[in-house]
Amino acid sequence: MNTKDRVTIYQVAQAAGVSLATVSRVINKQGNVTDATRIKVEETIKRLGYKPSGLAQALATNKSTNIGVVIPSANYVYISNLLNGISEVAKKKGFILSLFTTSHSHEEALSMIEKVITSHVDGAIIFDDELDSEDVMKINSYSVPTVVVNSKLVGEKVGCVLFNYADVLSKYIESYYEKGGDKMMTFVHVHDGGRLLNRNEKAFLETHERLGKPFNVLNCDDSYTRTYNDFCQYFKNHKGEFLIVYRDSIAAAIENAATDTGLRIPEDLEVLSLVGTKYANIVRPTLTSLHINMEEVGQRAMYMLIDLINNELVEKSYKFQPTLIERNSTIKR
Amino acid sequence: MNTKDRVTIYQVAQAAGVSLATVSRVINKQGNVTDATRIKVEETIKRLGYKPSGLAQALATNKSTNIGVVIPSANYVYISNLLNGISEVAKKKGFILSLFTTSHSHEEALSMIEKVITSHVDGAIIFDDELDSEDVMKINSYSVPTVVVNSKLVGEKVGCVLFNYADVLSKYIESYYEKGGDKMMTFVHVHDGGRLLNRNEKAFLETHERLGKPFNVLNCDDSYTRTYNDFCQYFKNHKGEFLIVYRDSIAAAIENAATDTGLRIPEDLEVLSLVGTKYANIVRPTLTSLHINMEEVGQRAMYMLIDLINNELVEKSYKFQPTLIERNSTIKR
DNA sequence: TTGTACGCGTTATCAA
DNA sequence: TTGATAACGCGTACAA
Repeated sequence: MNTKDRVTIYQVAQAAGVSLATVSRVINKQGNVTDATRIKVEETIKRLGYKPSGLAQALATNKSTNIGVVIPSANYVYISNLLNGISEVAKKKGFILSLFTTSHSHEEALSMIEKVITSHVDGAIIFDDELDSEDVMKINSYSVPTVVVNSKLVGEKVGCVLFNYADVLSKYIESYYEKGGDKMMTFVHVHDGGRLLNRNEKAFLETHERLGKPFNVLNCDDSYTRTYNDFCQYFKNHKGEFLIVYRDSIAAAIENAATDTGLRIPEDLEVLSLVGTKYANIVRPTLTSLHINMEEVGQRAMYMLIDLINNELVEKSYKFQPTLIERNSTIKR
Repeated sequence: MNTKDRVTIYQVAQAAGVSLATVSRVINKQGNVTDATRIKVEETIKRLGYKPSGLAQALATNKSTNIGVVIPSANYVYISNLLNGISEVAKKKGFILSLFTTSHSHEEALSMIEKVITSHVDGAIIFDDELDSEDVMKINSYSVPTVVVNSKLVGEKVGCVLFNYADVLSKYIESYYEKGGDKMMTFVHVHDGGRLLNRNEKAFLETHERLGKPFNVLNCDDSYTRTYNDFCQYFKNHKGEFLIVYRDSIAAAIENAATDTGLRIPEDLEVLSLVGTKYANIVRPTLTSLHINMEEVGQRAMYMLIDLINNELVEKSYKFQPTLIERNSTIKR
């Protein structure tokens, strides 16, 4: 329908009085072209406003310069940070990102995998808790190089970037008790929080069982307002706890609920946010949190993917270490 | 290099003992195929794990089912909200998003436009302050249907989504003085804040000049920490102002600086955030802000683009009205 | 209902 | 240094 306008390489060739092969050479700067004809061709390209079709190029070269990115659509800051990191080095290296967003549904995530395959991308970065190893290997069986974020998985064309939250959390808990921490630790569980949360919860449970310390687990909603309201009720008859919370905005909801109920932080209540972002520093009291620079993670994943595409990736697994940033929501011990 | 693995339509045809045209018909569910052969073909497709190449399909049909999205790479919440809105309806309607992120550079933005053109997308959504009408029309001269966000521009294949911040701000300022607001209003200017900020600033200035009221303009950095530090200094000898600030996190920096310097909000200082997000409700005191649901904006833009692609868009311009949400950073009058 | 043959816009391999 | 010409993987009139 709207093909009429597109200038093709053939039309350029005709207008310049050369063959399309020559035009192709000029476009790809392959040399083997007289300066005279090169200039002539370049001039007509500019005159006709010719732009090569990436589609046709991709089909002919079997390289699309496209990278598929599979991420949850949730509006979390750390996800858009990750995306920006990926995007930054993709741009620098001449790749374009194709976005495949998923919601909380295994089925949908699978259909996204299918789309990634048909999309003919040169590689893929996957960060989605709905997908397990088997699903990822499926995309890999179509020989599209893949880097998985937050899932231990390596293979011929697969690399992964991991987070070491669980270890860091365990050590933190140990040192908390060693240094005389006396509040009851409570893990705030978010429904459908994903693998990262689950691993943290597991570490929390195991550490406490190992140390023989009492603990508690609470459930909360993945919504600021509901969590705020729930905890306003909760704090009417709870005090002296140490809450471990998944994300900043949930931690902030809890902090606000506590403050508005008259609790003092950190004296009456301590809060630790597991996945800290810049908002940990903005909310009041500022949040003690574990922190990983997700932009860096994105960059690393993209660099690894490029290496994987070029068959140059040696370390197929990279582990990011969160740093504990102590702020005002916990007591310095 | 890695073409060896890809199963093509031809191999399916051969394995199923039919022509590739028949396979094509089955894929595209065009009918005109016996149930028997259809089943046979579908079975071999599954057996061989065949996935059609989107590239080849796009080239043959001149439809890529790809939408180019040009947005700044800045990690602002409202941008990722916009992207999610776009993504949501894109997914629903069977389009894939190609991401073209820009930084603060006209040159780079232009090169992204070029990439969008060569990318052979079916349409584009552009939200980037670096690009002016001329630049956008360039993409349009390649007959790529385009929806521009935050820039008044319509044409044969161009629609736009606009924000009415300036009007709402003017009215707010007027009513502020009418109702006896007596603090000096100060506009906090962010360097390189973009068109939306500039339009707000212009409205601020014009309204004050029209009303003959004194006012002030401050400059600040687009960084939480620096803004926080700067205003900690500033508040040592400034009091009783009404600050109008572009984004939540800058407003939060100012609020925190004020609070930490001993100012009371809203008694000693009032703050209005122009582009409010969910964080307006999380920071303390909660921020009075103008609010537009950017996810809705993204959805609308995408719907408009689809209509544009199908030559069915009647209203080529749509204006979003921000709502004023009064919270605790201003005095209710 | 099925198959043949051509076109989509490139790149790449040969000859010339 | 150039120019035919065959791929690339698929859709689609047209013919059978």
